Amino acid sequence: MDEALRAVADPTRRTILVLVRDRELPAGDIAARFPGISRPAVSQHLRILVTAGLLDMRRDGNRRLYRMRPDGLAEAAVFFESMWSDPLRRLKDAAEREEGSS
Amino acid sequence: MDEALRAVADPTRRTILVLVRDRELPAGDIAARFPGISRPAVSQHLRILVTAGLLDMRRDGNRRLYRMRPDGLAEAAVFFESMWSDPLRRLKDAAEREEGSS
DNA sequence: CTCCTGTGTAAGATGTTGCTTAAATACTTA
DNA sequence: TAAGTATTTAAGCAACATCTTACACAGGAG
Repeated sequence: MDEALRAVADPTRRTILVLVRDRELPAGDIAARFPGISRPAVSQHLRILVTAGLLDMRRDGNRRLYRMRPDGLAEAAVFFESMWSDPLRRLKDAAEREEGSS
Repeated sequence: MDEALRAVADPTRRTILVLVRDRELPAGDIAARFPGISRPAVSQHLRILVTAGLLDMRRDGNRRLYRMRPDGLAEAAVFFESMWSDPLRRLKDAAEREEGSS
């Protein structure tokens, strides 16, 4: 989860995620969306996203196709879910505190 | 949103957020939970969290009391929400693409 | 095999982060 | 006012992140 949150903290990487959210794209097409930065830079972002479990990669001949991996993001989203202080959540946390202190 | 996500990417800061999720705590009490790092280091984390809009601070005599500000996290959570590719979401995005390309 | 296209890797410059220690500030108490 | 407590600010440093350019590798086409 730590890795996924760090990956998502970068705006370039968030844009990449949106790009491949519901379709596969080759690395070149992705890089073309970022005129400001070089191809290798985008390639590095892609590696970080794959390592963090946020992207799936598949080779297709010459090219490498990337697509979002929703499960990866879900793990990171768990943190946010856990922060809403609804009553149910408080009960669960209280129970965990009991366990921890015994 | 960018700032909030960057703030949350750090594990120490996430722990701080959990600590003050549903109660106020003085800076000293917070720092005491991190035996590994110095008080100034924790103070810096607190500043970052306040700047990112994730924490509220209030002075009480000598001390400074911190508490989570749920709205701040909600803004960051918007990104995660927007990534689940449900049909409604796709419709909305398609509409936005139409607008953008016209 | 050779050339071209698509892509990743290596090495290095530069900026940012997270920590430390030392000093400063703000408030409380005697 | 002087001393003590709670906390932040300042300065400096080591580690890390992000970018660049140059190079290497893999696969398809001639």
